[in-house]
Amino acid sequence: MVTAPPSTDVSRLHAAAVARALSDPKRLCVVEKLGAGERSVSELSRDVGCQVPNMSQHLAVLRAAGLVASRREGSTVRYRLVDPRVLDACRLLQQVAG
Amino acid sequence: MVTAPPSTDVSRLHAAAVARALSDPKRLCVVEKLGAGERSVSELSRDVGCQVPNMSQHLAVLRAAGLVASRREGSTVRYRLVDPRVLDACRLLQQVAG
DNA sequence: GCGCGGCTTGCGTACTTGCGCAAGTGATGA
DNA sequence: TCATCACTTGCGCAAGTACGCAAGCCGCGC
Repeated sequence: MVTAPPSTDVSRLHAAAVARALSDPKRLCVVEKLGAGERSVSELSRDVGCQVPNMSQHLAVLRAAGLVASRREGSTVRYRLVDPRVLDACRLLQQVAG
Repeated sequence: MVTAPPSTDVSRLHAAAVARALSDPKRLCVVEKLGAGERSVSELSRDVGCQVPNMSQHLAVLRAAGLVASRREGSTVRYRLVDPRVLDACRLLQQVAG
């Protein structure tokens, strides 16, 4: 298997960083939207209901955690999920929270 | 099915709270330890390597998120996971972080 | 009752975060 | 070239967080 359960200090550190990135409702919403396909910053800020600079910061957080990646397309920048398992993580979080 | 993908605002709020609770390496470590069975506060603080009051606070955070529950046993207090899926969430976070 | 070990709580401090707003960068079209 | 749109970055502030330390609470044994 790819992932034995060693749980070293560093792996916990990274996992905590990922959890941190997912610990905001707006970012959770962004991840869900991106689960349906690429979106631009302005689309996401409209869907989530925040200003563009704010969304840009949230996306920067998600990117720093390695959860999303960006791609320039003409004058717009389109974001996507790096790993579809992030969506699973979101759903699992909601189940546990339920 | 148990898990439709509605993702209302409140469910995202709760999920974010859970993610928030898991967004600390020490708390992640605690969850893993508790995955192996009940532990007392002093055991956990020793394993994780922090002072008892600090561990107590981390446990309070996890309890506020509904992830752990406590039980008095004589003079000690033993904590346990409320839902084993929390462990799955931890593992998934580590995989995504990998 | 009394002290003691096990936990919790309160308090102060240093640090991080989310947000709005203004300014900067970069590509597009006139 | 210049104006414009899309996005990013810098800045300041209010709010939240982790930690250590000291004090309080609570069962248990003496």
